[in-house]
Amino acid sequence: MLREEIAKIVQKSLKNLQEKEVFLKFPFPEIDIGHPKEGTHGDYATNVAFQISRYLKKNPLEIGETIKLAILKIEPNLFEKIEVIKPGFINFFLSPKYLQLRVKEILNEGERFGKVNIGKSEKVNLEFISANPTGPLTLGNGRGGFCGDVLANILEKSGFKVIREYYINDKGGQIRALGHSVMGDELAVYKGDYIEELKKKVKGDNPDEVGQEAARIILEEMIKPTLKKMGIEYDVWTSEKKLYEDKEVEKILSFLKKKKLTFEKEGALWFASSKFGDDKDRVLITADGESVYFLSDIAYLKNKLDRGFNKLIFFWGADHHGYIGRIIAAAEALGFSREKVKIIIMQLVKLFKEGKEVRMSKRAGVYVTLNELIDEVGLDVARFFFLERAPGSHLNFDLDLARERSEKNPVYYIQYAHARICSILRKAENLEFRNKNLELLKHPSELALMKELIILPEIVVDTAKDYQIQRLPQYAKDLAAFFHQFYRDCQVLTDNKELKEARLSLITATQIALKNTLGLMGISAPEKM
RNA sequence: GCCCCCAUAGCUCAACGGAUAGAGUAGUGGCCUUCUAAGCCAUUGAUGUAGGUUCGAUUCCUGCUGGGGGCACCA
Repeated sequence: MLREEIAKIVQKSLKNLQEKEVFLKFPFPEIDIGHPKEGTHGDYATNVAFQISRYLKKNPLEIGETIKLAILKIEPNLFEKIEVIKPGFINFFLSPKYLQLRVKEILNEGERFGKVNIGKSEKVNLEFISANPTGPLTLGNGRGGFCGDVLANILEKSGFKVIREYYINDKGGQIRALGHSVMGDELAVYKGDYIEELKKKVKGDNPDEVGQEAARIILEEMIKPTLKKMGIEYDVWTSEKKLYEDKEVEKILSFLKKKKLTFEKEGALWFASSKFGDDKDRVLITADGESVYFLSDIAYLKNKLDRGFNKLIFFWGADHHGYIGRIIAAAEALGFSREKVKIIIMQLVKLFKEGKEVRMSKRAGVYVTLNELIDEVGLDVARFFFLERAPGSHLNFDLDLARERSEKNPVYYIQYAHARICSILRKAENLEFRNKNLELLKHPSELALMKELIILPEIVVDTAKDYQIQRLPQYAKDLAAFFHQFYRDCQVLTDNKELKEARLSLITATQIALKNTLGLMGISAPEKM
């Protein structure tokens, strides 16, 4: 990747300068290569001169100039020029020749373009949604679902071996409550049309059994079809009930007891989670003899660890953040380092309808289901809408706006760029243009487009590292914008045969980048609009 | 009371501790006899408040204000 290459070049230049005793010895800082906001500040830039100025006791500007000369000795061709500016930034301007070379590479890579291998086939478990089978999936599940699915795509693109997993809480208090709701007795808590439907299908007088049968139907007939509609496929479904049936819960309990991590107090059995950084100890079995969720969660954790994952990632709603401490404590108690458990908290989704907030609650039977949403705005728009926001920011979903905007949504802006390219390529069907005359690509709009194309691998790496999925839709919009500007400035199908061939290569590379980016987001890349 | 998240343009959101804080949408004014106007160009408009850390803070730290979520032998 270019950014890392530049960092290495800078590092090497520093080493050379130290060896020649131009620079004193100092501890090497992490070389940070970024993209300046301002185009006149180059394509890449580094602040390394600031970082080392404290050791060298010299003006960063002066240091920058010295480094610049050292870099040019190592790498005279990659850059058109290198500038050292005002406070001490070193700005790199890529040479057209290099960019043209990269276009060729993109064409050769095709759908592999964007792939990197920082994962080195490490096994990662990504658990998301895992909504209780007590009702239809809601908008909040949509946020976690789409973000989880896309992060999985990104990790796969980064060379990780990813398992998408759904944990089914098909046992316990909420299932019994579902049973009561379907039976329609005074302990009913869930409401809604689907409960009325279930009343017709499931009969019985044991709330646990009724609840389990109802949960099975909800999972198979409501949740799974919605997931299919969402474009999400899971590799593994794990049932809580089965963890009990397979004695995994029993085993983990005796394991914890043997390790002396449990104790009895006031008739209940506790896990000493505070020994592993949790705020307080947690109950595993109540005084009534009932197992708590957390107990099977520990068994589930063990189940995952036994399957050889190096990293466990969870997508949870903000209402579960209080659960983080105990899960990490449990992982640690099982001998798994806490750094390998990553819990991503998605802030809650608020729904606005006709300017007013609609409080959503499965128990009150008030909500807009994901099904309805996707039917209304389409999968592409729904996905994009959820992916655009940072996980940490609250999401106000204005239903009227989403509906209204469906014709002017940013997702169309991106798809339109792709469709425009396809349209041009259809007209050039009989031409053999691949990788010809790329040296003719030097118009400012062509260069700008090429520079944007080549950063897709950087986007993938950054996102695989920090899980900030909104970077991807952002990139897609930027890339589309550079294409639309190119389209304005540069006629592809011109009378100049050589130039036409070069530009056809460029738009094919753009098509690849757009298609791969949309693919990562699970959004379609239409050939016509 | 304690803990977590958030506060940026009229609205919805971006911005590895960097340089002149970006988009979309809404407003205004332009551009289709030429590869798709679902597009392009111009223009109006913002970092809640008081400090601190440093060459540099929207970003990190502390207080305050205002929202959201969590603090069960619930899930």
